[in-house]
Amino acid sequence: MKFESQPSYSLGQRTPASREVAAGENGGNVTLVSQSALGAINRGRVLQALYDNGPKSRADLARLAGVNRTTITGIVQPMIEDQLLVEGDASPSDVKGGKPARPLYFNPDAPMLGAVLLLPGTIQTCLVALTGEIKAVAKAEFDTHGETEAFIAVMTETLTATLSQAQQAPFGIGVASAGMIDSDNGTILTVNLAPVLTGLPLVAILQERFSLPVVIDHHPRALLVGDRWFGPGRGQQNFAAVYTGEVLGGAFFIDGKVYRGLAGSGGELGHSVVQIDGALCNCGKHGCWETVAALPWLRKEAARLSFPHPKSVTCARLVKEADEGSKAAEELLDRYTRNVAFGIVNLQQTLSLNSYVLHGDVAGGGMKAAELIRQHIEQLVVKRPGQEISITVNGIGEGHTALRGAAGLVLSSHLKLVI
Amino acid sequence: MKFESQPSYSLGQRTPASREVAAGENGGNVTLVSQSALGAINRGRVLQALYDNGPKSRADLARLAGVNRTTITGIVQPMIEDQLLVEGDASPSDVKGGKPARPLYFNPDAPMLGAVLLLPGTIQTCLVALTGEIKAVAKAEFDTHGETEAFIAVMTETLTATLSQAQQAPFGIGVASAGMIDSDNGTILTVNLAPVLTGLPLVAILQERFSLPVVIDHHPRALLVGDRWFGPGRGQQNFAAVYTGEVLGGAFFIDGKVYRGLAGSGGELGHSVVQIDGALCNCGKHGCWETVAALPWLRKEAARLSFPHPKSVTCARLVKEADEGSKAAEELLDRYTRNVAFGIVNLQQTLSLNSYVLHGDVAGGGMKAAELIRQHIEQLVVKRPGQEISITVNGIGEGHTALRGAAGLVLSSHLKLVI
DNA sequence: AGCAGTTAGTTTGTACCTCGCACAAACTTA
DNA sequence: TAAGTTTGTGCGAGGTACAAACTAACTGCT
Repeated sequence: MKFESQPSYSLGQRTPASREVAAGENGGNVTLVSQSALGAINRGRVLQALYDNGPKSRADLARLAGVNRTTITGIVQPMIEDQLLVEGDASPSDVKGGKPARPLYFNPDAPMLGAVLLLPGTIQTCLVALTGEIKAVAKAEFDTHGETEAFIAVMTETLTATLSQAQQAPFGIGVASAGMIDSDNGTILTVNLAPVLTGLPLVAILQERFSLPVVIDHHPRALLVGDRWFGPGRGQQNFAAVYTGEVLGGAFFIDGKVYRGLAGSGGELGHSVVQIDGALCNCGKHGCWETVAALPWLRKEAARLSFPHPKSVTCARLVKEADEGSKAAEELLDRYTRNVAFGIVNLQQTLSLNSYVLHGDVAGGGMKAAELIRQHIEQLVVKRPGQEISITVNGIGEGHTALRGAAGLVLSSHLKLVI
Repeated sequence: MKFESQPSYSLGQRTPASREVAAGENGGNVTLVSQSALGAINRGRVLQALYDNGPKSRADLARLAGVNRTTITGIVQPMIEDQLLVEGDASPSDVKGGKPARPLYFNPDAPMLGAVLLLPGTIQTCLVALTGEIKAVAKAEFDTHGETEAFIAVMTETLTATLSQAQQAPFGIGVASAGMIDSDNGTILTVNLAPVLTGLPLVAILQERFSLPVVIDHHPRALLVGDRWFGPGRGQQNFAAVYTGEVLGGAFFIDGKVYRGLAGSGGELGHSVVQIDGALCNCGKHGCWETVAALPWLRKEAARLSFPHPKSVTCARLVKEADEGSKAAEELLDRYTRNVAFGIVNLQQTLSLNSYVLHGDVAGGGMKAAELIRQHIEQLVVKRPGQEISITVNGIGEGHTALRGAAGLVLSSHLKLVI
């Protein structure tokens, strides 16, 4: 029998710029699941279930995962021997009768996670325990326009100071960085305001110096992962993290996985268009969400409305002044939160994640700002039956959230959540 | 050792409407991969690789999937015995020397796929071969406001007429339907203009009558799946299908999987906001993308600009008139495609899928419309290095694309692509 | 013609994983 | 004290992927 080359019902035509995938190049990313990978995957999933749900007995885990009890035993036993997990005291069973369950959880003395937050001009490092506790924080500054070698020296020194305080080698090092990051290759593409970092293969460098697994991702995605492991996103399978401030950004957790997009892009929400031919944006386009929902807009409006010290207006300040009875603050807050809502509305219409965690300036406004945003979204979104939209803030602790996120990056890659 | 209930670094607070997942309910969807499931998964992936890449030898498949040749043999041998696959003639090896490869591909006499396209008032059914060929098309009409029983009778009759022409039992039946669909539960939620379908558990009904696997999904998602299996999306891991017409819709293929969102929602792009406080939309909100990029807008503009027969203006007609030298048509076409571009720009900023397949009215404009849209997008999107955006049209054959999509739904579920 | 070299596909044995069954341990209830 | 219930653990069965070794088939050089 002879086959024709490739039966083609691709009736459409492609524009010239289209990628040539028809030749079957892209088919290369078909991957089968190997036997050994399966073990690693299931081990990771058990750990994640344990992490998401808190201390649980083997039997509970088996029920949760829908597998045999013996399977769980086989998975957790080596981990107990490795001192990663510990068996708790028999808890009085909630059901009547039966042998009491022995809950399992992470060993408080288990290795910690190294975390680095890299912003233009400053490095922050710390250790994060699996409980989310932050220890051994160190800070340093670097010359944003200096020599690469100098930066690496500062980074190494700071990180060494932090890591040396760990009882035992940490699981790995997670780096959250501002700017454009190629997380697949572990390099920093560009960071505005810090040209010294351009093109830096930071993962390779740190991996070599510390002989530990190193992962890097950009700031919003670190916030997302931090939420997933240590914050309001814990245990959730679908949610988004939204950052507002001088710029706007976002990151998505979709179907139990961090969405990274092609080459680590995606989530550049700030430059989605909410006002065709609207105000000019820093990016050179018009009507980006960033032109109406970031701090510059808020401060310009505050100036126009003759607020005192408009340059220092924040969401937190507006909430405070509104609570103190300022009508003007209340109105501006309402407009601000409405503008923020539009971006989330578009996200909701597109992906229907239903759950959003706010960071940055708007998170400073706390529950009140979140509730205002939620109400605006409710009014702006086309509602589906049974759909509830949840808005959460995670703004307390500021940099700590990002540091936990960096640590979470290590967890995510360590547990091989991706299949 | 005693564990605290659940260490909580969820510093944030939740708005009242938030779902209570913190209790660990949601953790229930942790699933381990069982050994037997692994076999099914890998079998599905091999078939998909074969499908996406055309006839391939065992050795090629092994290389493509990065597994041992023996593994491939073990997987395909039973399929050859089942007559699903056939071995082709030894093709002269492209490299010098060595035993010539025996390409494998789907048996032309393999079972076909049943497909149903359900629109208000009309049912269309057909058989789709694995090559994409369409056979045994049948059509029928039904009373949109009539009795449920009457509709079921028409549906059964039409489908029976089609299925009876198959040589052997098809793999399953796929249904593409207008309206809101709960694909998880296989029921039609609501269809505008066809109240008779409201709440109909169509999957259960058809499954019982025909004793075959039945899947249902809504129209845009069927187009997406049709593109993935039989159209320009073949072999791609990330792309979106965008439908324009009286309404706008979209569906996404993300990381090799159809994105379904929670309860099958997601992709309701038509009501994302591109013009804050813009024109009133049918949905009751303002400034939806639908208000500037759907046919009603186009026709209103055509009327305003005194086009002849403005009610029958389509993208195809504009392209034709522009080609014939009409400046007015060219200008309106430019504005129309620019408006369409905005929605895709927002999608691109959000998910960075980089590849879009157009359906519906705008697809009628062919390459020219696609190229215009691509150019507008290029101008409106914040470009990342190395990023190329591809716009493809798949408008020829109209209903046939949707029917192939319905068939593709069966393939997708049959091959257990979801893990 | 003959032999080395190369590639495709198969056979055989091994390692790994999950599952079901049986059983001991530990606790409640009557 | 006896029966019932639940937890956690050995052990063998079944299924899957992999590595090594083998046969088959073709090319090219001598």
